[in-house]
Formats: sequence, structure tokens, C-alpha cells
Amino acid sequence: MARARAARTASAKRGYHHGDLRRALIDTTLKVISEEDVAAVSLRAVARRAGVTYAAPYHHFRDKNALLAAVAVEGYRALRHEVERALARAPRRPAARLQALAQSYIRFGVAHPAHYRVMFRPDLGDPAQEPELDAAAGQAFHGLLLIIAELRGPGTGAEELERLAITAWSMVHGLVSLWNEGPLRNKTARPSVKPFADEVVRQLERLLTR
Amino acid sequence: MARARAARTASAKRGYHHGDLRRALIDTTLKVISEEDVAAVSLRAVARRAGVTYAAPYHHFRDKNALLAAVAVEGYRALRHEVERALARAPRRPAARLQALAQSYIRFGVAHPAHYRVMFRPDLGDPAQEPELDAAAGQAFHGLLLIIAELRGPGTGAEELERLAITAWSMVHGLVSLWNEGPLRNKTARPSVKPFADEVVRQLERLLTR
DNA sequence: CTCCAATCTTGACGGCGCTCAGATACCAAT
DNA sequence: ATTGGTATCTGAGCGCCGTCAAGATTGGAG
Repeated sequence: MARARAARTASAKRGYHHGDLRRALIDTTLKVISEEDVAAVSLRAVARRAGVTYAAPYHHFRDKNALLAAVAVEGYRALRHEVERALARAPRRPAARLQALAQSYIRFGVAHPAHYRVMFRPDLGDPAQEPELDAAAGQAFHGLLLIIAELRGPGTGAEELERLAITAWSMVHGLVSLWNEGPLRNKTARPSVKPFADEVVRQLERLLTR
Repeated sequence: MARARAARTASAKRGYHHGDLRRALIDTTLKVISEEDVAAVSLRAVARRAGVTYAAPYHHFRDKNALLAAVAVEGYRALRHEVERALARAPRRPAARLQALAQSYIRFGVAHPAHYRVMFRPDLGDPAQEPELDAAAGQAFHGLLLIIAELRGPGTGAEELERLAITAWSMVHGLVSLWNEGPLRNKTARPSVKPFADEVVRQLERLLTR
């Protein structure tokens, strides 16, 4: 029972039943996205590479968008994990914590462009169509709000906090987006985001100094 | 001759020859993008709505990407026009000019999400595959560089200028992108970008104060 | 051991991007 | 004014896609 299930899960596509096709489909999708492009993801190709026929995925995902949404949700989880790790090992100094937050965010976005692009629905369907995705994005923003509030200390209004958080998010997301989508890479001839990330972080610190 | 051509161009799809199908295809594409989504653009549907058969577009665009690239190029032109107009009527004060630049950029991006999304190649093919697009993006960045340099005055190194310009671009692009793609809209319950745009501009002004 | 529900397959439909051979209409040279 | 060349448009066709419905297969609960 548990043994057989575990074995099948490990060796994947053994018999008629796959074991954990849902997991395999998400992984394969990610692989396709990194190797080619998010636009190159076809349900049929993913199913093929996962060792099942084209209709099998429909027993695990409502449609293609649902698959991509699941990938995005996982991306948010990974991002959060990464950021929390960076914050955990950062010094307690507020400036250092902000720096760790921003740097880890940018690093994640640049290191995993495939995941990152899917997270920010390039062309996914309705907004709140995927509640899980919406929740994941909401958590991410809420976490950012908390950290900004912590860094700013008490005595900052909720509205101002929101404005600051959004400005901060815009800066890091903008940099990642511009870098990943090409406009920057082609125009700067610089091989690394590092200097730009540093500059963004430097400017970000001014957000805290009122 | 000239008369007949003008008449045909004006009334569009008259006879066997269309008159200016290229123009009509770009316009129709834009319409489809605004009404639905950039992912909903199909060469066949665009051709249908333009009153020709599905193979006709291939006499004006290499493939579907080329069509979208043409739309993107036009978007860059429109953006530049908008920004220049704002700069022309802005006071000479450096801070006011920066404010005009940022505000007009954000306004354009939020007012024309369809155009804006295509500009930043959501899933277009190779980067420099479309030289015109590349050139348009390059011009936009170069213009930004010039203005930052002008605002900052002499005595600023080229590298620092580049870092500042990229940081500024990241801020406005990040805000537009977050706002248009959804994450913000759903999480803030605020109906307008205005307060966030203002905050971004406010922070942007700190870029100049060394 | 039996039966049920979950899982996977097969077949089919319409739409897509793209190509190619042929029809049509404009332009210019005569 | 006729004619020939060229750009433009049509139509059939290929392989791929997303999605659905009906049937085969399987593992597990009773």
C-alpha cells in the first residue's frame, strides 16, 4: 500500500495509473518553460513528455490555465521561501533587513525567469479565476507590508505604508521584469544585474528615511 | 490614380486589393488586444475582421510575431509622442520636468495596457529578431538617459547615469506592470493609480538629489 | 472477492499558424 | 489602348493545438 505507492511515485510512469501525475505535470511544465518559453507550453507536449496521452491532464487540471496557475502558485511559494531564508540570516539592522529582502527578491526573479514570468500572468485568463494564485500573491504583498511596517517603526499610517510597499515592489519587480524581458540586457551591454540591483537597493533605503 | 488610391484607402476593403491592408491589420490587432487579450490575437481572426482571408497577412508580415512587433513599434512611437508633449508643456524646473516625464509615462502605460503589454514582449520570439522594435526600445531608453543627464547636470559619470536611468525606468515600469497585470488592483481595493504614481514620482525626485 | 470511483486512453471537433499553387488586379512600358 | 510583369489575395492542405465525450483499466473500500 504505502510501499507500492511510494515506489510508483518514485519511478513515475509505471503502469496504467501514473502515481502522481499532477506533480509530474507541474515539473514537466516548468522544464518546458525554462528550456523554451512560456508560450511554448502546450498541454499535449507536456502530457507527452510526462508519458501520458493528451487527455490525461484534464483529470488533474480544469484546463491549461489551471496548470499554469499551479506553476505560478509554486513560484510564489519558492519566492517566499527564498526571501524568508535571506531575512533569517540577515542582521537585525533595519537597513540590512531591507537589503536582504530586496536582494533576495531580485535574485530569485533573475535566477528563475520562467517561474517569475508565469507568476505575473503573462496572458492567463480571469484575475480571481484562480483563488489559490490570488491568495499566494496576496500573501506575498502582505508579507512585504509587514516588513516595511517593521522597518519603518510605529507611527506610520496604513495608507502611507501601502504606498511605500507598492513603490518598493514596483522597483524590484520593474528591475526584474525589464532585465528578464530583454529591453535592458540589449541596451546596457552589462552582463550582470548586480550593479543595477545594488543601485535599486540603495534608493530603496531612502524609502525608510522619512 | 492618386484619386482612386486615396478613395480606396479611405473606404478600405473595396475590391480584390485592399488598399492598405498592413495598416488595417495593425489597427485590427490593437482592437482585438484591447477588447480581449494579447493571447487572444490570432492571425486568422485578425484577417477575418479585416475582411480578407487568412493567408493575406503573410504578404505584409513575415509571421504572427512580426505583426505584434509592428504593433509594439507603434506603441513606442505613441509613448514617445506622449512624453515629449508632456515635457514640452512642463516648466523648466528640473524637478517639474522629471515629474512630467514619469507621470506621462505611467499615464500612458495605464491608459493603453494593450499597447504597453505588447511593447514588453510578453512572449515574442527572439530578441533582436525584430530590428525595428529593438531600435524603438533603444531610442526610448536613450531619451530617458538624456533627460536624467540634463536633470542631474554635469559631473555625473556615464555609469552612474546608466544606473540612475535604469532605476528610474524600473520604478515607473514596475508600477505600470504591477497595476496592469493585476496583482495590485486586487490587493489594494483602490480604484486609481494616482496615489501610487504620486508616491513613485516623489521617490523618483530623490534620484536627483545626490 | 466484488464493485466503485478515480484514472487513463481513444476518437473526434473546430481553430490555429504556416505554405504553396493559382487567380486577380494594379502599374508601367510600349 | 494593349500588354506584360508584379504585387496582392484566395483556396486547399498540413500538422499542431485545446477541449470534450465515451470507453477501457486499475487500485482500494467494503
